Amino acid sequence: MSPPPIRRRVRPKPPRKRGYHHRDLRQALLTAALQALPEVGPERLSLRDIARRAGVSEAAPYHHFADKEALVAAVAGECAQRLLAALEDAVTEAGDDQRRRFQLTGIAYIRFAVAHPAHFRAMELPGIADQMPRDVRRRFDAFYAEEERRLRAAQAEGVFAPLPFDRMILAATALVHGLAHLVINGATEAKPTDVDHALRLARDVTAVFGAGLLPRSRSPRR
Amino acid sequence: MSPPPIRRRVRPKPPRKRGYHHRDLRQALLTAALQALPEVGPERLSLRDIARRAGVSEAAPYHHFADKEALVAAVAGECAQRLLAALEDAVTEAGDDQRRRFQLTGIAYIRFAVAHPAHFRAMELPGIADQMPRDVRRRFDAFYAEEERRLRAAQAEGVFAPLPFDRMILAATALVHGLAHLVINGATEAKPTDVDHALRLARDVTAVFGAGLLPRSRSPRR
DNA sequence: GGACTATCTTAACGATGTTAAGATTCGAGA
DNA sequence: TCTCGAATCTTAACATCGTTAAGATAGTCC
Repeated sequence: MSPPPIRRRVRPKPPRKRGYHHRDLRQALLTAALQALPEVGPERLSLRDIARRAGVSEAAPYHHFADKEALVAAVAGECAQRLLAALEDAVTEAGDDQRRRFQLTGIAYIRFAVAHPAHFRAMELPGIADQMPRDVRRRFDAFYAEEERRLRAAQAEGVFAPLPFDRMILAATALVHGLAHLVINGATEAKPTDVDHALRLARDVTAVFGAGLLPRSRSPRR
Repeated sequence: MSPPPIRRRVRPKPPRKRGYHHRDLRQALLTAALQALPEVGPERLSLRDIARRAGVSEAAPYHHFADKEALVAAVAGECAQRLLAALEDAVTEAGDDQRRRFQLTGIAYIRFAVAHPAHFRAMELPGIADQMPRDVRRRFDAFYAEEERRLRAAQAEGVFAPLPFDRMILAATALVHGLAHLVINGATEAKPTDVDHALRLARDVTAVFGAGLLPRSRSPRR
């Protein structure tokens, strides 16, 4: 695949800084990994490379993480926190118009994926989602629970059509998740890095979907 | 990650069959890879393992593929052909009711992903989509072109609401692609391997979406 | 200050992708 | 049919990776 590109017989071996003890290697490894993540991509993350970036020997990480997967899971946890923060920003900015709030959440999800594709895909590495930190999972669940509560109430008030709730949510989640993937993988007309174009697509697509959620007895818009 | 699980100092080294020349190693490697694919997962595919399965030395594949990525791309091409065949079966079975045809295509996509998750994910390996065989791409494009033609015609006849066509297609693609991912990754209530449950979800979700595509002036169903 | 323990390094193992060099076989031209 | 170049395959090696064992270093607690 890529291990020996061209260069051979080279050993940079950067000099060890700071004394024998690092005092906070765990955090240093995480930040090094988060720095490496967008450079090499989530599937090409290397334990040894991360250790080198942190200026430490290749076996040092094992005193802070059980194995590479545990480190990557911690990285993915940080990514999830950032995604969650983006979603929380979106809903607070959106306010109480539940239709607008619903759409802006989806757009924020797509925006995060396009702006930080490596961080986004890191959360989907095989066998990683289950190992994410508990508190991140809890905060995520709490966020979803709150939004779900608001959506149910809005539907009860006639803001959304009386479709089966779970299916509606699943459809919206799938729509947004799928568009994020399509854009990132270059399967759309938009360049994978063109955030503005991606946001335009996100707005249009969520609008198409949202139109189907309007109650039948009302006018199509507003 | 996983390279040295427990077993150490073992070298099975299965005996070489057939003479020095294999006469059709390229195909043998492809079938070996396609057999290994569901067993180990697309990201854990190993060139050496594939060579071993084909009963050949570890360097032999390089006489038929430029590198591992080229082999994997060929495998992904075969996966794409199978997916295309599933979609073609779906549309021929669906007949000319364009609404039904549209939904059944999406369901077939999800069914393929859930029934063959490894094959499905193989097509999304980083940097693989661009290297797929030309003829597979052409056949895929032809399929999409034909379906798009029919959909446009149906929309002109009032079968679908007068939404912006490209956005509607993109939304549908994203919806189906996203649901496939959610189910495969275990992000839904369904077990990732429960094909029947997944199909139920697919039917419901595409129905929710399809309801939004109905023209406003008609009755909600039919 | 001395022992204990956490932390870090060095060195090694097996695995992987890849390449160079040599062995074997095929096939076309004499 | 013989021969010889090219295609095909093997062996051996290299660099890199994840991981572990054993030893060095440095904080901490009595």
